[in-house]
Amino acid sequence: MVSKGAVTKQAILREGVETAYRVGLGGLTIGVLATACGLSKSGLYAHFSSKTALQLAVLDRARADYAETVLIPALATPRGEPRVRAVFERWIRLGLERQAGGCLFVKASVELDEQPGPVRDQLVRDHRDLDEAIAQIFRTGISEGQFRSDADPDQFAVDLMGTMLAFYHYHRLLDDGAAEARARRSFEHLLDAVRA
Amino acid sequence: MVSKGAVTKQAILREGVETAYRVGLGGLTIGVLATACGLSKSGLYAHFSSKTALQLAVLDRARADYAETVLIPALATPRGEPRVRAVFERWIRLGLERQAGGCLFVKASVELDEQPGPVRDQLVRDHRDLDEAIAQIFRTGISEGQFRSDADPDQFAVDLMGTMLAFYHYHRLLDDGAAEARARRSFEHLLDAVRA
DNA sequence: CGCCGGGGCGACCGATCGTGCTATTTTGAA
DNA sequence: TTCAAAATAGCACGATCGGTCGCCCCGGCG
Repeated sequence: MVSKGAVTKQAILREGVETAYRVGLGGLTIGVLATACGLSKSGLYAHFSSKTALQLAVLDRARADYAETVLIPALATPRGEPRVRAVFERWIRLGLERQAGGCLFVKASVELDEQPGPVRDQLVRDHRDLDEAIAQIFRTGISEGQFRSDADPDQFAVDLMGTMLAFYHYHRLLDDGAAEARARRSFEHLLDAVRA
Repeated sequence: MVSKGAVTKQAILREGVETAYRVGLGGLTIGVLATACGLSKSGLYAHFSSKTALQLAVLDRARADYAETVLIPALATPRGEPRVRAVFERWIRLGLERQAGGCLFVKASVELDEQPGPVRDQLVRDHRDLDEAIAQIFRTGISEGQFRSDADPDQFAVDLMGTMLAFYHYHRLLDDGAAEARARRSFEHLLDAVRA
């Protein structure tokens, strides 16, 4: 049996992710989030022991969303290039649909990169995990013989991240309709350079 | 003769850029900035008609810093690849020294990409200008015959931006010592692909 | 029936926000 | 030296921030 409180908490987190996606984790305000959920300020606050805990919970939810939407389905595709492509495709789609998840991490990372604290620490961990996951997916492509054996998985992860960062940047800030096409070209270019 | 007010205003802007570089443009607080400048809140406020005006002024100062540190010196180097390299080198150095300027634009862009208003509008203009400037610098390399005539200057600008975004990301958030080396490899890779 | 506990509300706290208004000090030219 | 103008301080305002408190409402259990 799911308690009523847990249901409310999930609704708060869902709304929290979407709000933070617009105003950032720091801009996430308890009062605004509460009215957005149809709750009173104290009613919402009772679910979390502090604002920091709320931020961490929102971040955790966003991470779970990203894994569920991008990484896990990608791991169900064949190893090597198809899997790398699956990650890219789903990642791009996440950005196009202006959904949260990937976006929130970029936002929070830039927001907190100079502000120490538990939220930043968690962000660093999550980012390292994602980096390692991409490098690992790339490595399977090497062991399958699809990618050059002297290719650097970490370099590929950084380059892919750069492509995605640029995509989000041009798509969201500049509303550049060509952003997706350019990101695809960059991605193909990356693949061309590492194929065996 | 420079009036005293102008001197103070410049000091405020200098401090404002450095503060915004840490906490973002939205996190820039008049009270905190005032005490950081050794002024009273109203004393500082008198120099600007509103907080938005202050943010715009800070942004303008950052843009001037970036142009002075990166673009203008680069334009003094020979056209083509050396000029592109000069931009890259100075840009990287800006990030390594953790100075403001280029960094502030990334931060503000991500912060405000979903929050309409005059500050965001200015950011979009500045970003488009920078994009166009890079593409133009690249074009001189084409007309000099150093780069392939079928290379896409806009694509190069996006790719370079992606490389720099990834560099800032890994360097500042993850404090990754290899960030610079990876950025350099990405850059060389970009150049290899467009050279005639 | 009474009781009990989780879930939520409303009022409230001290601090700080951006922003005006009015003094007061400082400055630079006459 | 005098004096207007420029620069800055003091103060107060309404709003909002994160956070705390006591109270109420309602469902399940004895």
